[in-house]
Amino acid sequence: MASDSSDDDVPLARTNGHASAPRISKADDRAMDKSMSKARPGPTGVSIRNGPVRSDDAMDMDSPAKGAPKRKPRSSLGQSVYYKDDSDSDEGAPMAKRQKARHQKVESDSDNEPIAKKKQNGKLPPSIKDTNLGDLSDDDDEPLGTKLAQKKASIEKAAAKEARAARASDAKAKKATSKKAIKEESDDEPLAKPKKRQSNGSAALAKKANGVKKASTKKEPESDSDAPIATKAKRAAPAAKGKAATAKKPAKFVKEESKENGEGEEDEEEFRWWDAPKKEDDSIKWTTLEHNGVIFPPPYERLPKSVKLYYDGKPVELEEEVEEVATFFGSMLHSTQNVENPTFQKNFFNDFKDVLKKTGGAKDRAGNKIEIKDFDKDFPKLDFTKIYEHYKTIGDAKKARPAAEKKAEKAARDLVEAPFLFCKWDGRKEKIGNPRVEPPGLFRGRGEHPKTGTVKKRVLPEQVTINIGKDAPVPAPPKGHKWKAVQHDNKATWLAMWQENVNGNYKYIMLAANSAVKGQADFKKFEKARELKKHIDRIRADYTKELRSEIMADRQRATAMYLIDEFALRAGNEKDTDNEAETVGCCSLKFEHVTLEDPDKVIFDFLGKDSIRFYNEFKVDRQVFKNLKMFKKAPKEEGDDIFDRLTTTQLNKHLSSYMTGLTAKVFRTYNASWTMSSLLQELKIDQNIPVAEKIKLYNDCNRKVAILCNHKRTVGAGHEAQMEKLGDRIKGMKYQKWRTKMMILDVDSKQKKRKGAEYFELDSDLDEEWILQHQQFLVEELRTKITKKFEKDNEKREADGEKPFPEKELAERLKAAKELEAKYKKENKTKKVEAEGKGPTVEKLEGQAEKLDERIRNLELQSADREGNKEVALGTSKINYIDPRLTVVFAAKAKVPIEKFFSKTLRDKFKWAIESVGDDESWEF
DNA sequence: GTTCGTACTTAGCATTGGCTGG
DNA sequence: CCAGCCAATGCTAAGTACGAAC
Repeated sequence: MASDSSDDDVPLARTNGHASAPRISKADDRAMDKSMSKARPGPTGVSIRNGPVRSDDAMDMDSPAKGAPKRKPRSSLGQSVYYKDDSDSDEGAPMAKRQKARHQKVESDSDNEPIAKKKQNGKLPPSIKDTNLGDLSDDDDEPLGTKLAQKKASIEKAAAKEARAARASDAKAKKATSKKAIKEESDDEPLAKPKKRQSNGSAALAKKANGVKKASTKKEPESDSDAPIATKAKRAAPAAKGKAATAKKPAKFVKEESKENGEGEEDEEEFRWWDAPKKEDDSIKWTTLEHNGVIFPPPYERLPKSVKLYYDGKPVELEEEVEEVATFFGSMLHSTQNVENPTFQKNFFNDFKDVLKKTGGAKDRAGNKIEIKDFDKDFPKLDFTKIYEHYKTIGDAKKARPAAEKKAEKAARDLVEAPFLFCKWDGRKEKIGNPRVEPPGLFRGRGEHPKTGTVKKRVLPEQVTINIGKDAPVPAPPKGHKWKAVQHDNKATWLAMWQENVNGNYKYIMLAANSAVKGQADFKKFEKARELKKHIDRIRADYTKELRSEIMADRQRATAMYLIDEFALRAGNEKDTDNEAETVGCCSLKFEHVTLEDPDKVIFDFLGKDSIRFYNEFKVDRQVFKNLKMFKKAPKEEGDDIFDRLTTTQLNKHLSSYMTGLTAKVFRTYNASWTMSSLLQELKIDQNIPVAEKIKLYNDCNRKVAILCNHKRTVGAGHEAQMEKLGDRIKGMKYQKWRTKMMILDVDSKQKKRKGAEYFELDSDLDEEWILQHQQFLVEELRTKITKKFEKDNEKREADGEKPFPEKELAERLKAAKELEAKYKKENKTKKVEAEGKGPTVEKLEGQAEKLDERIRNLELQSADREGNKEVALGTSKINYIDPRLTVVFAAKAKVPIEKFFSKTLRDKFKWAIESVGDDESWEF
């Protein structure tokens, strides 16, 4: 095989390992072909030098070498980060983020060990087989991916057709089909326009204002004296309730609580932006903006004197600040997942010691210094249990309080918080998403995050930047404090912002999902995805062609596009490998994440966003297979990028040449919505089936989309048990149904002929043994119920000063259980069931049986749904990927109320979709 | 081009609170 | 009517993306 030099002189997109050659000669290609054709039964010889990556064993190996960075470029000079733990907790230390994945060459790769493999959270994907997807497609034994892929193939074909059609009709400019404005125009409308973020608005201004350097953990020195406005004339209002600064507002939309229809209604007229003409310039987000700032968490309350942290068996005196840190740990002892994680402990302990030192150390009761040296979990030198118990106690007590008290407290709190929950945006009252500043605590990163356990510090007003209208009164910071800055950037949608100390990330206070800005953005997102429909065939044709490009970069790009399009992979931005969990997306896939099996099978196994495992086996296009093999060609090895000549920026730049605003992310939206659309269309809704079944069908579609997007959830600890319980309930009901039917015979034996013997047969999943057991269970259940009731009655009598029932009474009552037992015995023997109830008639019993039947069907549906959802989360795709208008249309077509699909909040969030589509069933994605 | 800084969307798990069925 | 359960909501971490600065 053409030996391509690993270190090419051509600049590479990324060079953190071995590079691929910039060009691919015909010979190279042929060589690849050849190697492929000698396909052997097993995995290809090519490239999988170290054995298939495949998870588990490989994964265990690295165990807890915690603390130590996974992989350091051991090469290069010190400049590299050096992850000295002690340094990082330190104020002055450089903030992590800085060294984004190293871009220097790691030469000498002699360097034995590959990147330590992730330990992962690893949820295994639901193989389509066990996910009860119903008939996803024809053949049943294909792996998940393949099936979906097949489905997709047909969907894609349809897509291409659509695209052509769309372009054609587009050409004709207006097809104006009576529809409401919004949907037709959308495509070439301003709203859907380039989404360029216009610099930072009043960039200069903004810049200056929150000159928070990501990197610098700096003390925040130069808090702006320069913040021009802060001094605002009218301090006036911050306290006032929502309507606050009524003063000079447009008042047009305001319309105070006046004539609202009926009670309970809000006091504002809603803004139906989807009916309004579109904004010319959507980079300006608002013209006036008023709000009251943010809610800070309550101050720390010291522990009672009797509650201490213990070290080496002795209680320890701590200054307030360390004590608080100790409580962070102490109050989460129940979360063994965190508390027992060595990285968590290490990070916590380091930070703890720092604060301890800073506050003058620990003392014993007599005031003598105690040096806290070891964390020592097995032999707990540092013992938090007293703290834990303390919080547990007060927590329980709080919970146990009378409902009225709790309610009163909540009401009081709500009153205090009310002013912060809404803002006035262009004169309209809008809900704020989460107006709270995040409370201090211990950082819990997902997956194997190197910083988990680090102390997340209390955020002071001095770190918070406020974004607000020029003419609006600036909210007063808490007494004795000031804001870090106040700015008036109307190209930003946030109201307040601060930088968090652990990773240097920005945190924003923004509007809620049901607000106009968010809604418009959401709308725009889906319109963008719909726009892609018009280009998808061309894009697919192009990348298919480019899969054979001689230019390595192009070929890689085409291959990546294939993966993103086909398997809904995320873009895969570069990450900072030392300070973040090691997760990847398409462009950052590494050698070990992709395993190839001749002739055309690709196995993906990697941790994606949130350290959720992506495991799938797909059959791919031959050329894609070949390319991947090439991208993995020696000398590449574990740890090396597959797409070493591709970055997300390059990819997106290319995509945007097809369509303004097209990025990798749009494909996920597009594919999810398009898939949902196709699946729903395939459902031939029989209007006669019960609503529950229609919902189930919808959920099945939803689930397929969720699987496509790899949206998972951990199966709850109790899942197995719950399923079993549900199963038993179903069986119990079936048994009862059978008994009811038998009673019919008891009333009228001629019914057997009339209805046929089959009607009276026992359900196939009930057998004698189970029945016996179930009968026993029922008897037992009755017994405990009676006993419980008895006890309760007695308690009551006692409370009322009466004397309790004698034991005899209990025995008397328990006779009922005995009788039940006897009854079952008799039934078992005679194979007959005596009709129960007063005046049993055939009709009545039939009715009962029918009722039971319906309940059984319902429960079975529920059970299947639940099992299918065991490890698939439907919510994420519903909230973020599936065009809500699809659901609205489906609901209308199937005549199912929209509430069955969208919760209250979702209905608020998707109000635009619900209202703009209305009951127009002809809307299409 | 790469890196940095920023802002906004997407994500799963924890907590809450309303409902159901015993 | 109440407990127990689950869906809905809350919380905040972790992605994507893109202009500006280097």
